Amino acid sequence: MDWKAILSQKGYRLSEPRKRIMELLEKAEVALSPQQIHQELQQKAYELGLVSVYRTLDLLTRLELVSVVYDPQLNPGYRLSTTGHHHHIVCQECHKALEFSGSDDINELVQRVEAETSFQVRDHLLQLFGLCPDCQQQNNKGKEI
Amino acid sequence: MDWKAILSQKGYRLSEPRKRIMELLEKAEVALSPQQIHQELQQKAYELGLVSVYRTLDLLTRLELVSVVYDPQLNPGYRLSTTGHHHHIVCQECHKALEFSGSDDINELVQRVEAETSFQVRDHLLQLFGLCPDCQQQNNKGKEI
DNA sequence: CTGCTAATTGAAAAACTTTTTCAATAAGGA
DNA sequence: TCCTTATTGAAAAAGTTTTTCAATTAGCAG
Repeated sequence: MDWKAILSQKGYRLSEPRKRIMELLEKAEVALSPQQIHQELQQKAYELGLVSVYRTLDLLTRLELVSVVYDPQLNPGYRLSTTGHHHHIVCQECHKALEFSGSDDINELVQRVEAETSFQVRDHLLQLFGLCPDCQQQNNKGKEI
Repeated sequence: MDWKAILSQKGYRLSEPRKRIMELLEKAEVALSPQQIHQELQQKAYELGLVSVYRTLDLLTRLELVSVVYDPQLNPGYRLSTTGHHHHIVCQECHKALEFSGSDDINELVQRVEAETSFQVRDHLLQLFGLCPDCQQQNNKGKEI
């Protein structure tokens, strides 16, 4: 089910602002801040109040159509999400953000921490940071010169 | 080496605001926001400008004496840190935050994601959320009645 | 112990971000 | 095509963080 169907099914309208923002997020490889979204739409000659950007992102996040991704300085941004539960790996240079699957992999960690701390774990926040293939190459070029 | 020695050694002064904030953080079991720190010091009859709270937290964070911990709503707060690299598990009810060791445990995950995505992983953001022992008990009491 | 100097703080303002409010607009069913 | 109500726009409020610069103070020198 695509996002338009999800919105409709839940009784939300397919308004122009929502279409524009989803369209933008679908093309973006990096997480975008509300301001960036506002500006990029402006550049495409679509004037949308910043307030509406906030409201729309809030809705899309609640519907889990987009997810919050932190940049290397830990500023939050918004990225289209495909799967339900997901984590991201973010490039420290170009901020490109990719989803990766597998919360399975931290099960072992979760169990150890539960045993150690007596906490009952119910959720987690996980992001990886590093260099994307393109930026690894850029860095090597610099060194060779 | 304790925090006073670290500050001195790096040429920073042991000012009253720094002492007060560290003292507060040393007693706190939850991560505190700048506003909370400001208010709690006020209640102890120590008037400290909010600006100074920000500045001090910034310094302490750079020195890795405190670390940023997100509450369940992902609002950032500050918590005293003991080890160098560390993660936290946070109670979704009372916000109690505990450090846990072991970035080793995500090595396997990191390697898999590196293989999958061709990113080179250099850092990560990891927090667990759940219920602390006390709040687990509180919840059970509720159910029994 | 006293004075000096640079680091640090305070206060005000600026810059930014996010939320609230309410009237105007527009999506989508009748 | 009309109506109803969700949605948006605009302004303002609320809240957070940063900047600036003069006043203060920690810690060293004497």
